[in-house]
Amino acid sequence: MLEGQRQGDGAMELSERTIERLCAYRRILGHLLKEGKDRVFSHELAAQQGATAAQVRRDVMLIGYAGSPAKGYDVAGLREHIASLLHPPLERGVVLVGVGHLGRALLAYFAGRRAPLGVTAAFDTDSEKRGRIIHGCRCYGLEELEEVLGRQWTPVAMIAVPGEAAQGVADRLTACGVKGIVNFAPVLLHVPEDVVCEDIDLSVALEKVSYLACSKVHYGKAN
Amino acid sequence: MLEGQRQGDGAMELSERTIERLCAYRRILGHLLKEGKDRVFSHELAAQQGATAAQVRRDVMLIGYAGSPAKGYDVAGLREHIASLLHPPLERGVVLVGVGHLGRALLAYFAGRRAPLGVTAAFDTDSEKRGRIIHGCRCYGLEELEEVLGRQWTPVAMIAVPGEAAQGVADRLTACGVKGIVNFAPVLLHVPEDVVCEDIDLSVALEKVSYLACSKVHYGKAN
DNA sequence: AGATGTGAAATTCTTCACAGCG
DNA sequence: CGCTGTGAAGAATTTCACATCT
Repeated sequence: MLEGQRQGDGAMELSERTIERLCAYRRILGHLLKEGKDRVFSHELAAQQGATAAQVRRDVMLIGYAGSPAKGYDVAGLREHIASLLHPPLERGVVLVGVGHLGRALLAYFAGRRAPLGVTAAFDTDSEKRGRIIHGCRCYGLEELEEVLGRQWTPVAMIAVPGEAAQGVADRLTACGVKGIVNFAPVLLHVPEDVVCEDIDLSVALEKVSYLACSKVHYGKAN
Repeated sequence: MLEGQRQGDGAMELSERTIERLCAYRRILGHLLKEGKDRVFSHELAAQQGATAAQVRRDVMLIGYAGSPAKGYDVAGLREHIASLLHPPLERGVVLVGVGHLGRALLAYFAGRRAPLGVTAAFDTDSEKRGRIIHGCRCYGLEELEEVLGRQWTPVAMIAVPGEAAQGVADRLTACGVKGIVNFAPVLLHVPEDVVCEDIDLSVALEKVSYLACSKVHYGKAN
């Protein structure tokens, strides 16, 4: 079979799990490229990602890419294929609401990232932060949210405000046309049907690990 | 049927998904308690957590707690039941490795938490941080890791160091007897069978939401 | 009537296993 | 041969549906 793209990509539905793995594959493929590796086998990718070889092959199959049985996958080609799938051309960046400790850490984390993951504006109620540039990102007062997003719309936002304020912020963001939210506040956000919301709950993550670590029985997960 | 604890709890295996939901229920029940609510129905908990009523009932059933058809669940009782399950008495706290932007945000986030989630010590290669107290947590040089953990063992650690350093840190932590790791570095950690590792990958989370937000077809998730 | 507790169905996700290619 | 591509089996998780209780 011909290596590279296959037909059939375009209108299939990838599960969230699959998308997460694809993001990880893409990053790993980037590392491999830097190391000068130009071919990779499914079991190698699997080892670096914490999945099985069969899982990797299925994921790759789902997005319509093909490797060669003899040489595995083309690193650059697969990376590019995944990238073009994950980053449709319409993306313009991300805004952040809440420039407390966590918000600043997020700004630092994503500072200097390329287009789709770059933070283009940050907002906070603390008027002292207005006008400052933190980790390369311009800060605005929260009251400027609608104006700035009207001028420079972005499809995705991160919320790093206290729990009590999060729903209000989410409402204003979705009213501005934001379609995806990464929520770090420890509350469930109610958003319109057509908006995606991913909750990252640090307390829950820590408590879960704490429980699993202390419970004698845990079925080995990674490695 | 009698309300409250039922027999059969103790030696069943809860799925990770279930544990995450239980953590969330516990926090929500805490909020409800503060609001003076002393009874709650499964569909109310479900609405606040983003699950279905059936899911809530099954989770509660799995941990061996019982409500009453007429009045729902006892808020305080259920909260206490979940808490005693999630926090076995042997837990002693958490250590943090990596006191960069993200590490400091984590210290701030968990500052003032009760026993099992409190950060008892932080470590960093930057010798300038040694001896300082950041958000109430004492910082040590990374070379002191073994000594401090030997003196004051903790079962759980968070890793917030650059990707290149993460595996080395994980090795040292597991050698010290750490059994659970929350990893914020964007690499898969190889840990022994009996160690749990939860990866929180901010890039992946953001990319995923970005993709889902921009793809026209997304099956409604939350709400 | 409306809620819980729970077996059973349905759905989703992962692994197996093997044909086929280089 | 070992590896990919993939149908089919298997596991895990969620939802349905209804008996039961108050």
